[in-house]
Amino acid sequence: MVTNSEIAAMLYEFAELTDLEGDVFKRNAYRRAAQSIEELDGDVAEYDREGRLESIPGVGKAIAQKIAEMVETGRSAKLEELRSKFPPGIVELMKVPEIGPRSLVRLHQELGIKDLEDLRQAALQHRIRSLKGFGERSEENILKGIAVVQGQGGRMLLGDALPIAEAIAAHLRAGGCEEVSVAGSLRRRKETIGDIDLLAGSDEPLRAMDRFVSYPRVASVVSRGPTRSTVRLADGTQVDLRVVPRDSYGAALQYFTGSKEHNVVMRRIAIQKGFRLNEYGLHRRDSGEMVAGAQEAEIYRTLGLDPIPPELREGRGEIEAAGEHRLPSLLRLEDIRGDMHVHTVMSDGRATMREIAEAAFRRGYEYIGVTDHSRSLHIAHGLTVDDLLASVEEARQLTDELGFPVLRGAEVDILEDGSLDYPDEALAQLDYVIGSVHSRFKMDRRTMTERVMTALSNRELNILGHPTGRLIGRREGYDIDIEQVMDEAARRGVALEVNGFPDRMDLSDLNCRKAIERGVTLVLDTDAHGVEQLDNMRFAVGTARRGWAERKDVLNALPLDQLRRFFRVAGA
DNA sequence: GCCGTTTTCGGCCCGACTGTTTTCAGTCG
Repeated sequence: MVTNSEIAAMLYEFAELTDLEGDVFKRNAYRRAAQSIEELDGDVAEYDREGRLESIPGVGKAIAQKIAEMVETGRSAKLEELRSKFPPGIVELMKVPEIGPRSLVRLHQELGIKDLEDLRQAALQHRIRSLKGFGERSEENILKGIAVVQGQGGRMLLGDALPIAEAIAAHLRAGGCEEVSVAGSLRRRKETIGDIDLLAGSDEPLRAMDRFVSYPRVASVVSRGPTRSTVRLADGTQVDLRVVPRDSYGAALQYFTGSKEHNVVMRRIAIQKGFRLNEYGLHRRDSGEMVAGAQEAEIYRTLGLDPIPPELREGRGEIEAAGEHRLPSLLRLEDIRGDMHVHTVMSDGRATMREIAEAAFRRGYEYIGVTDHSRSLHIAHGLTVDDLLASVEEARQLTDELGFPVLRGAEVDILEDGSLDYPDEALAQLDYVIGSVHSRFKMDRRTMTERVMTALSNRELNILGHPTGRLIGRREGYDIDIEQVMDEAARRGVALEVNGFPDRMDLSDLNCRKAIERGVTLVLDTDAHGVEQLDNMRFAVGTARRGWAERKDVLNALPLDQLRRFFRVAGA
């Protein structure tokens, strides 16, 4: 069967190929349709069967026909025809920075370049400078671009990028910039980041730029102007700084936070209402008078919208919701009362139960849950039943001694047949149970779904840990019907985890939203293996916010007595 | 290719920076 993401991938390919053909509007249309399919609740095949394809935003007659063909045959004749116009290596060439569709087509047509190696040779042999509009610098930049693609290529994890961004922001503040903010996809808390965007409001832009390029880890300056500069750090990370006058700071923050899709809609609305929106402010179209600019929220309010939190700005219906005053009241980090998934030295963690409890107390949590691995996970020193039961007593004593509730749970392996890795009698001694899949990832979709559904039917199970098993950039999630799992979890009172470990982020933002719509309770965890990793809770919160989560959707935003009641009801 | 509180046809966001140009195209975000 063709999945939604496979269809979306084909539509994205349509977009890239039509871009090469020279039609940016068609490209945008394909991209928009692809994005809609990615975010769709339910199978595209279902929409096709029911003749509802054209009800999907961005899908009209032509794309609906192509989708129908993809659903039925798994392919698209038109796509294959487009592909045949370009060499297969064109895909990797499109990833080279500095080379866009126009240049690429010319390099292909005029120099016969068909892959990365051809391009490198052409640059080294100085054949590119013979083309009109290209020169010596173009060849240098192309060689640099090739190095970037081959060097790291991939995107950074939010968890790696945010600390770097915050360090540079601190460097700017220390140099006299008063207003500095992280912007771009980092501010939206996207799980992976292409580059780091920073914004400064300053009436001395040149001084801010000097300070920026003097940051010790800057390896090279890619471009530099009075309002925008780009640098590359020693590890290859690209960082952009935009500097605007302070009375434009809010408009610039709005603009520079994105997403591109969100901004396109914002500007369209501005036009409809007789304004022009750019990074310097919101202006009346007729008189040019600036009506908003210093504060980000003003921009939204002046356009008749409630201010939209950065995490929602993905062009996923947030602007319509803001116009109708039905934006969610998003969960905040302060709403989280405890972390439910933390490992101790008993399995593969680095901190003792006491150290974790004390750290949790210092953070202002009202309780903490410690969860070590179960006996089958030898590689992580899973606990025997005896060790587990002994630690239940340790948690009790610690609770009494500290006057701070330490809950004893476990992260129990969901075995191949869907059973849990401890007998029910042992599980019943715990405060709660997380079930996770840690083995046999390559099962087919039906078997894997059955396996997890069986685990959900165990009355001792309270939380499904990292429900899709993906590791960002390293491993796809296992093949599972996650929507069926969500429905069953909602029905059985099992919470689904939003694991904030930077390479997991599992559930993802889109899955959070789907889960909430299906009535699932989320639980936000760090999966910390050391006390410093308790800080990862902000990533789980960011992901849940991107999934439109409110406090009421989240288990560990509840006070302890209600949390315990959730566990009792689920097990009843 | 999509879409409609201006529109079923004619739009589709907007500005900074670079390189190769004597006025702008291409790329990026």
